[in-house]
Amino acid sequence: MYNCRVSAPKARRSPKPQERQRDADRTRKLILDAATAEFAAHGYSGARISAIASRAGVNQQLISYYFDGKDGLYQAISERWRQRESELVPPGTPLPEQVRQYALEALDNPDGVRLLAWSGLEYTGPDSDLDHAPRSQRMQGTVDHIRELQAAGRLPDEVDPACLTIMLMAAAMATTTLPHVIEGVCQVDPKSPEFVDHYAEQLTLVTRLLGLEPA
Amino acid sequence: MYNCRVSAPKARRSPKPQERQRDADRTRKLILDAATAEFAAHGYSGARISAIASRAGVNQQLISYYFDGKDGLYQAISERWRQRESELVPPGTPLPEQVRQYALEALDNPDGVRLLAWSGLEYTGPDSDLDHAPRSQRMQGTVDHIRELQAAGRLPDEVDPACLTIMLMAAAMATTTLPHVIEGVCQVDPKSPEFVDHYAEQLTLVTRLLGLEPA
DNA sequence: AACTCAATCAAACGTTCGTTTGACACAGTG
DNA sequence: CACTGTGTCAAACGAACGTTTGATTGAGTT
Repeated sequence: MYNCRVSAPKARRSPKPQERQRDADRTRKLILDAATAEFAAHGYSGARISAIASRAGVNQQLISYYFDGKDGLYQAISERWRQRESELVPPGTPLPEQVRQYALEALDNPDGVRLLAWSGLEYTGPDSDLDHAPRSQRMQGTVDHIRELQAAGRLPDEVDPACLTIMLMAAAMATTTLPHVIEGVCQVDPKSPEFVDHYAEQLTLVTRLLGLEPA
Repeated sequence: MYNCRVSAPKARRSPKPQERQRDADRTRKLILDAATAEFAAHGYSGARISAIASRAGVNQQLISYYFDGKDGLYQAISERWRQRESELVPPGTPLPEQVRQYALEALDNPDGVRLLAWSGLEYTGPDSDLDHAPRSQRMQGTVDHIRELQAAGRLPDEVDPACLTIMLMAAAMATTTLPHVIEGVCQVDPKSPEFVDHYAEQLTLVTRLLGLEPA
């Protein structure tokens, strides 16, 4: 899909990589980071590869050189993000805390949350060649967790654990997805650490209210 | 902002407007409808005015003629949508039902929900000249409603009614904002009437679980 | 019928955007 | 040192996009 040459580490005595004028891996990473920021900020259509090159401080052409164009670059950052995503929530965390952490991602990793949100709106159907399986599998853990709490009688049987998981996730992303609504209703800066923290706190509170914590 | 000439109705004996070859109001409406669909589908950056003209079946130039370009058109449909939005939920509806209706908007008015979602991600700050006041005011009604239930002891005092309102709204929009996640977790078509209905039902259930209904 | 203005369209235009080309320079290799 | 391949860049290119221009036609007015 994109240029995935791995630049075989031939250098016998590498002269402190940070001093090298030319370093494919470093350049690739600069581009990936810049692209993540740009795509997160403006979505796919709104992102400009000239802006990405600027942010990365490299020549615009290198994007085609390393990633085979805008589309390849987008898929590259998507893949990279999907890998990092897996390392987020340590399994076994109580659900209220889990949800809290997710809401706080708006502070720690705003780009990741925004990318997820953009991709939802840009999503056209399951025929996409993107691999959503890792995330699905990870979320399945949460669903199972809820099912256990349900089996333990802490939640009515009528509740669909999968739907509840979706609701919690959507609610946790609200500071990212609905800043304009928050601005209007709460009269605060939806991005401010104070509010995000407050909101995350409220979300855990509501989660507990639903009985979603270990007895 | 955009060309808002109102085409004074001079016609003394109007010859059945639907037969007229040239009708400014009809054309304007065709464009607005097409633009709503296009912007809802692809967001601002992704929308193409050529596509809008195609959908509307009119010459591309008429968009500049009537709305002073892409930006003017976008603001025009935003304003129109904001007006229609106010007529949605009849005041005094019990909260669980209110939330249910909102979730079902994904079926009745998918474009409106998507426009709201896009604008959230495209939102850059309160300096925007868009007028979000009507929605804020309407939602304030919901916040007050929750506050009353809280005063009646149906909800712990620690809960922030405004945050809870945001959570419910975000959750209600999930079938629109997180279709890819739903696809992966629930293994269903997130847009199918069956699922949207099921999800809306679940959302009312959870809302009731929180005690958010009249005693 | 002549006149006028609004509505519509086709074509051209200038920009922006992403990609391609071609040249150049650095760093290993023999 | 000459050679080679990779990394980098500047410039050009072509397509796509939004807008403007100028002409044409329908409809109401005198």
